[in-house]
Amino acid sequence: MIRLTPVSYIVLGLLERAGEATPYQLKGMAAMLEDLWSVQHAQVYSEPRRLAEAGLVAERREAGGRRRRTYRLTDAGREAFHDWLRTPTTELTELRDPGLLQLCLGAEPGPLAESQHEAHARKLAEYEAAMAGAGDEMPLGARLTLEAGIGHEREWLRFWSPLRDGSSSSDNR
Amino acid sequence: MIRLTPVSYIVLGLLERAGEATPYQLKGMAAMLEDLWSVQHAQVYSEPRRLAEAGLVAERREAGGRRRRTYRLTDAGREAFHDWLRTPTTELTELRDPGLLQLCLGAEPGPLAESQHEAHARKLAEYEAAMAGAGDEMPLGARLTLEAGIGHEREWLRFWSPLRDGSSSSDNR
DNA sequence: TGAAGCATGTAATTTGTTACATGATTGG
DNA sequence: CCAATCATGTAACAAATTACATGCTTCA
Repeated sequence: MIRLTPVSYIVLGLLERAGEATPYQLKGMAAMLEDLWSVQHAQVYSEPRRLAEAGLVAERREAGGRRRRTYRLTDAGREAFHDWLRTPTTELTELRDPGLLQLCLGAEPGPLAESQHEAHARKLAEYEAAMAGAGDEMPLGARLTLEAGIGHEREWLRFWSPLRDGSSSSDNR
Repeated sequence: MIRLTPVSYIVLGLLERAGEATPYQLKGMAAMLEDLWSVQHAQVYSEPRRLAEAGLVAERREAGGRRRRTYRLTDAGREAFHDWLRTPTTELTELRDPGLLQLCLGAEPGPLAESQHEAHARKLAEYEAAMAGAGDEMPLGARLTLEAGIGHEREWLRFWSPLRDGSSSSDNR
């Protein structure tokens, strides 16, 4: 049996929602996840194939023209996906933050904090705009995820803010 | 010229501190980074070799016995490392959090929040113990990094806490 | 002295990324 | 009708993970 990775579950999950989709369509749907777990262009082509070999998705190929491949879940695939969904992970992720790595390896805090603060502020604004623009049609999971993202960006700002040059110790936050 | 990855800079940075080291010793030093950016056993063997080919580290090999390889920075290596340190990144990392992925793809929030809350509480306790046990000998960068970790764990608790089953909306935090 | 475990390394496999290539569509 | 861009896919490459293999110590 093949090993199912997060990318596998992303593909399975997207296919469940869509009913069926071509790799290109999957790519479009995966855009939603790009800040959380991005999926590479080439991966939306290779991963469904792997899943097809394992019998978790079914592949249908156009007869003529561009011979597009279209995928949909099999029963086994749906089951594998729901098994995963039903089993809460206790796994934590590493931070793997490039800025923090520089800090840890000895970079000057000041300039680094400047750059990082700005980048995180930009990202926060993006998330907040997304949240504001979201009507009630956004599924619960997606909204909560967005809230998590916003919370983390705020945390990053709390962290970097007082480290910036010219930031007095009293003006944190 | 080869491409320098975060792992490359970790190796360069550790070698700068240590003066020189065998892969095994590098592995030991890298333990410090395991929550931030873990480095695989096999990588501390392969990466210094790559760096040696590029002239950024020098390799010396024991004549007899186990023929251990020992590495130290060259001037070019030290320079490459400091160039990187001096150039604050604006790059942000993706969250890539497995629990959040499950949530986003439709998992029941309750049980997931339970698991994640517990895991993050454990990690937070670990960080706090490390902070408490740290004397003044801990370098600034390392201490700040640890503080960032603590901040993020607290943020995760804030996030998951109210989603747990049996958690009323008023008892968040 | 021999079993456990630490130290050291390579190989195989899997994953992820970048680059390349070309077919369809559409708006100017 | 042709240039841009969208859509579709493969191939080559690089990186990371897992598995394997074995030499040295040490202490029961």
